Amino acid sequence: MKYIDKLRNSGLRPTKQRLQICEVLFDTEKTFHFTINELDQKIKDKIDNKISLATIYNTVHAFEKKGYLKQIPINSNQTYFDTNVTDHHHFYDLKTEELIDLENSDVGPINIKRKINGKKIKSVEVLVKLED
Amino acid sequence: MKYIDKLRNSGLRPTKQRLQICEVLFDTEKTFHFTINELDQKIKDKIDNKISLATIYNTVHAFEKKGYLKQIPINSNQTYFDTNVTDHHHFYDLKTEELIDLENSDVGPINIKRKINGKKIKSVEVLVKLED
DNA sequence: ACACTTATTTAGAATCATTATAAAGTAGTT
DNA sequence: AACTACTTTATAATGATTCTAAATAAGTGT
Repeated sequence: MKYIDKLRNSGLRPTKQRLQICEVLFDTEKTFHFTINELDQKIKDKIDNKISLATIYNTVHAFEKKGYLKQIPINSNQTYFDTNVTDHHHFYDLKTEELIDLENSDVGPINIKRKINGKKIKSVEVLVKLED
Repeated sequence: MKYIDKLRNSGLRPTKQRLQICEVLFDTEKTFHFTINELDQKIKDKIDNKISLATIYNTVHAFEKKGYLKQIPINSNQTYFDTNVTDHHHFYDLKTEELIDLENSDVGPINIKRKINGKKIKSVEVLVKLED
């Protein structure tokens, strides 16, 4: 199966539920953003059986930890995830609450001049808020 | 009184509680980051009477709407606010969960090349995640 | 295939930040 | 002082996320 390695790599046994979650997350042409509730809905739409929220949370968090998913830093009551794990940034439309990907090439190079002793930079993320 | 204008400007009547909140927020040399719970604690430390959480939320949100406070876009279970409302960015130490201000001069100019029709950029915020 | 150990799924409960409610109090106005 | 509109407050409601413990499934050795 296609996603067994991804699961094992994340420390998870490949179960029916997890493979179904993988299909919804990774079996798509384009990457996308989602909240847990949206993912739950997508899963319900795609397959007939429902998967419990606890399992969805568990699986998504394992993938996030392993870098197969990214959290998008944004203040919202729900956590947003991104299946696009390449370096990239976001527009956030304050009115519609919509998140839009910025390609890395849409943003000029970012130069962080300050260093913190003993720490290294893991990621640099830009959030561009849009208004009308 | 020092903060009456700020309050009126935010559409709030100057009450004892709100003036006390202002003192904790704005009567400091340095700007700082806080969650609502941390602010509640600071207020308890500084004054003897306690202010109800509802009032704190209400006041902080009015200030945020008016631009006297900023929300920091970060994924956390609690919302982080910043009394530094100038354009600036943040380091976030993943291990200690500490937020550190980056001066605007610490980050080179950021060039957003893409435009969205009918929308304008309200803010550009960079979050630099740090690891060991 | 069977028995055994360990991980997983699940529904439901628990937690915790935030928001809503509605009664009692306060500010601003006349 | 009287009146109206806004505030404060304790408490309840909400809603996302995490926890729990019992039932189920996966992996392993025989």
